[in-house]
Amino acid sequence: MGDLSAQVMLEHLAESFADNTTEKKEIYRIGDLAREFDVSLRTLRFYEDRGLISPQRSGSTRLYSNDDRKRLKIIILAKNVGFSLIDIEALLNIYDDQDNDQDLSSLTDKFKEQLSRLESQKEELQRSMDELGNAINFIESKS
Amino acid sequence: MGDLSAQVMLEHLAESFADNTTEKKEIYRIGDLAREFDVSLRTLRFYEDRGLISPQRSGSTRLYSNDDRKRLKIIILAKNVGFSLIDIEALLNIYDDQDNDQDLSSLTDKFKEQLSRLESQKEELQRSMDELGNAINFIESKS
DNA sequence: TTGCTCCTCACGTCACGTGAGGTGGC
DNA sequence: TTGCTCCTCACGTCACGTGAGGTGGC
Repeated sequence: MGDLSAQVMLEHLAESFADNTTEKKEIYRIGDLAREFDVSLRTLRFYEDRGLISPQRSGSTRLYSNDDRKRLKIIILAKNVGFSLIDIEALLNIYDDQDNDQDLSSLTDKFKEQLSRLESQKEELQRSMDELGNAINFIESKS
Repeated sequence: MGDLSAQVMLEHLAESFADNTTEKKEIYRIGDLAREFDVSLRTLRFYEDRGLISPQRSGSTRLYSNDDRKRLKIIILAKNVGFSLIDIEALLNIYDDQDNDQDLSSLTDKFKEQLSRLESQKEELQRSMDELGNAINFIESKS
């Protein structure tokens, strides 16, 4: 029907992408999220360094809210389809931007661009595989 | 017919891989080879740092022989099918090892291992592409 | 003198990995 | 006291990119 916001859209995509086996809590520690999304503690700290996510602190210990977890889900989705952290920053800016009508189309654009990058990579990979296959066949024909 | 040595084999593969449009010389400078193989000067110097190739010097200027050029051809072939520099070092050890009967089979093994690595990468890539494709379709169905 | 090609440091990039050394609550 | 989980530096990795500053022969 009507248009959805980029925010709702990204959350939906991240939700249907990640398997939701983990119990819901109000507050997560870094180890909880690292386990759920199968990344290292270092990775989560690095994303914070890069300004992608900013959990609360209790003393020095990071405390992630449910919103932080949603945000991380989007980050992980984007990472898994090959976006760079710079790209992910841009996606999160769209996510955070509440009232820009252009958001949804710029979101589709970014996804399409990424898809075409992956297509190029796949062609490159295929060329390498063909080359290797030929080499293997040649060696085996001679031995 | 009879077995070929790993050395002859690698040279043949590198030869049929690279297009041989460049005129033959006795001695090449770094810029000649960089142009021929479409890599940067830095790349060739880096390969030397890593011990993959060791051209002569005239003063400080590098002078590559025809053997150096053959060697580089093998390096570039291996690089283009995705071997790491560590792997390439191992391939060059086989290339340099004159009289080991196991060479040819260990060569095939390395090629097959690399092919299976590329196959895994391709599956990963395909999963990412599917995910992106689904996302794009979903967004477009809602807008 | 001007261009061109070559040279050697040496820091930067990308997304983290990997210790070292230490803290806090059960 | 022992474990577990958390923390902050800070250097390492991979394959080079990118200047800075300088040399050598036409």
